Amino acid sequence: MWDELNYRGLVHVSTDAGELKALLSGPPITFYCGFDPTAPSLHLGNLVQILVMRRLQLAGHKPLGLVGGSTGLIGDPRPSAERTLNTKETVAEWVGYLQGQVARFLSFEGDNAARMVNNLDWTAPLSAIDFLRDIGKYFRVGTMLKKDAVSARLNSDAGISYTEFSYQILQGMDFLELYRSYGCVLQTGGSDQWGNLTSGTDLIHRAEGVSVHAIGTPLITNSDGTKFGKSEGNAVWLDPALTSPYAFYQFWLNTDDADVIERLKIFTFLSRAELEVLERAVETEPFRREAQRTLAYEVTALVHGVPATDSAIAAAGALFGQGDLAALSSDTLGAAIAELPSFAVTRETTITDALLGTGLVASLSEARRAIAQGGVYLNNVKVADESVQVAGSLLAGGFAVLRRGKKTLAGLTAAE
RNA sequence: GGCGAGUUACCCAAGUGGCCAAAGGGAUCUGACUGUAAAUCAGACUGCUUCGCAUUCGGGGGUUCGAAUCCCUCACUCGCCA
Repeated sequence: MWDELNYRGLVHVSTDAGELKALLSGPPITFYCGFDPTAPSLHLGNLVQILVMRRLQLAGHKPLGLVGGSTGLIGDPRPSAERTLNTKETVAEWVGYLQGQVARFLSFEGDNAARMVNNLDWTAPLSAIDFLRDIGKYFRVGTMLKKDAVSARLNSDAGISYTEFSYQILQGMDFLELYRSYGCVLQTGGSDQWGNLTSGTDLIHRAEGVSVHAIGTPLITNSDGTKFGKSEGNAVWLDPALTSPYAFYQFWLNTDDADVIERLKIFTFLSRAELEVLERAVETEPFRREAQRTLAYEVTALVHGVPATDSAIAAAGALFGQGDLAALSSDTLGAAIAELPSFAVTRETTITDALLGTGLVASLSEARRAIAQGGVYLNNVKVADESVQVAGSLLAGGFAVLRRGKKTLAGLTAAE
């Protein structure tokens, strides 16, 4: 299992490699990974962690999925700036959403059934005095200041609040609590979390005199230097209400050749042999994008299920096909448009209104600019006049396809 | 608590009374080339009833014909001292 994680490039930093290798190939252990509710849904960065948990569970180990009801209230220090605190009600609501998302990837049956935990359960009852006496004594300020997350902020002109400075203690406490309650001996997380991971292993060492382990996965980056997990400048979410399965599939399909194999290793469960075949395909016939297609299919199916993935592919086929959109049946067209953001148009709706209504542009000015630049297409026909009404262009079933640029699509439907 | 420095568009960052809707870089968007790829080149990037008008340079108030630029005040951030 240890070798498998390394092959997939999932280990960036870790505690003693020899011990971890023995631990992971021995009898089942209990491990945990935490997710903080900073948004109503998890995103692709979190998916890496979820899949690591799934891999470890498939290898026989017992996962504890932690959603940070308390740490989410405090805020993990980001390198750039202080976080804005969310209300307790909001965080509590998000905890529920995240638990559901994490749970979908784990099995809650059998000998190594997963379990969901919330750190608010053991943090909330703790008084400030007990916290400072029982936990605070184990932490040295010098060590805490040296953590990357903290020192980066101290060196920036944003500074850091006492609240965020304390975050590492809370996360350390989680590991200790899970060690005591469930015998948890391994924590996984992003390598940017390394400081917080070791805060836990150090605490357990001091409090219990026991060595436990941590694995930090690499931060996923695009080879062209842009941020991974952003599409159209927006995050790619796991919640289908925030990122449709269609958009999700498209995101993966557009993966750079230089990144696709690495992505397959991290985000799919394909075997080594299958991966090698795809690697050759990228080299010899990249234009077929076989690796990208496989990646998009596998990940979308994993996250949204096979039926949703099939409709996303069918929709893409209909909308990107070279053929005439007018030749499609209203059923096919309607199903494809259902995957896109859409907008109901009336007789008076102009092309600029439609662009704004579908969210393809943020303002009327932007709509005009897009048209002037030749970047707007209605049913695959370039739009030149910003004042045309769109009702006349509706196809079978009262649908029309509005496109901005090469691949940003939206659907129009007839009102009433 | 005292003193000093700072707060400019998504991010970084110039600008210190009119030539500023505000240099430059990044990100983003569009076009060309392509494979719904990358790289490259070109254009765009506050809003609107778009040859013009309106609203921006932390908030509020003031000086001036005219302010991102000067003054007052409030908020926040950083640093030094206590």
